[in-house]
Amino acid sequence: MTEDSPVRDEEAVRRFVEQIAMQFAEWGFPRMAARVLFALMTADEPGLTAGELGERLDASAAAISGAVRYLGQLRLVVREPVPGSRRDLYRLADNAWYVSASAEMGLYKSLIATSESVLEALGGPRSPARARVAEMRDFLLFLQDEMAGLLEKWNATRAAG
Amino acid sequence: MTEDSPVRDEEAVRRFVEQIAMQFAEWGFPRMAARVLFALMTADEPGLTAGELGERLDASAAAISGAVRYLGQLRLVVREPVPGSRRDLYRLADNAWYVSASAEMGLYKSLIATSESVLEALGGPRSPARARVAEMRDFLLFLQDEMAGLLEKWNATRAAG
DNA sequence: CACTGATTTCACAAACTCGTGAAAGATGCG
DNA sequence: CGCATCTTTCACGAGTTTGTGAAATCAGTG
Repeated sequence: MTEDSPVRDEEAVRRFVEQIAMQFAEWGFPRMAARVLFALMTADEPGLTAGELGERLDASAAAISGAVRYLGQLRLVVREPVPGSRRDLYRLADNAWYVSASAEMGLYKSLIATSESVLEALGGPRSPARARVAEMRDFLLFLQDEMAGLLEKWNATRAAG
Repeated sequence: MTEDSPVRDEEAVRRFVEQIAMQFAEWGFPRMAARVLFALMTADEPGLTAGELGERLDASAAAISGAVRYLGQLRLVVREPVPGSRRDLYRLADNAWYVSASAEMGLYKSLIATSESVLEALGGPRSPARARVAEMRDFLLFLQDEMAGLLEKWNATRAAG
């Protein structure tokens, strides 16, 4: 029987960070950025300094620098200067999941635009090729709409619960 | 004013294939697989042989072989032997978008499982780290559920329209 | 206004991905 | 059965990506 211990198992947490970061990486997310993301997520502190991140992940300062810059552009991590200290604190955006899901929707937009632009070149409206591309566009439009609604719903649930 | 010509603009179609394949590639999809996918989508023929794909994309037989194998594993493309010919025909799965979206949901499952497995190791239920990871898991569970509903809805709309 | 310590930038090296050509492996046809 | 043709496998090379160390930059502090 597994006990619900009140103490952290640091070793297990470290394994988790590496494991889930790899899963993100397989999906195209930069590896080091993923490791930083989950180091922040599993930290009990509200934020970590670049130095702390480097130490916990055993990575160079340069790698950390690149990763937090990347995460900052995605608005997943915010940088917070600490008054009276040279070190900045990096913390997860509180609505990180909402943000990252929203970002994905920008991708839909550009795929839709590209698809739209080729329809004319695909011959008569009844050509199989044109029908296929039009269906893809329709699917993306559908997803774009519905996902927006979903994210609203999630936000509402969060706020309530 | 752009005319709605009944003839294909092959050059424009070729540019489209390359452009949208690159957009997919940026997002982590193998480049050649994306090119094959869109070559099939924009073909007026119901399917193409490996040879035709190689010719249209100016790629080696080996590259085509790898790409269709990849697309086959994702169930995006089906291979169809042509009776009385050595050539097989590759055609897009008719429900390709449904399929690829469903595949993405497998990813959610494994992320959920990984997150679930670390909760115990994150100390007391009230620790900030544990709360963050639990929220991520909840978000993924939410998405998984809702997306399933969305895909049903899409299928229904398709069948009807 | 130097000094100290943190962070960023830069050039390079290791690892990985991707597509090619060549060789080996299938498969229909005579 | 063996030829002709198409497809897959394999080893290599080009091109990227990714993280490191070192140097440069930046910001508090005495």
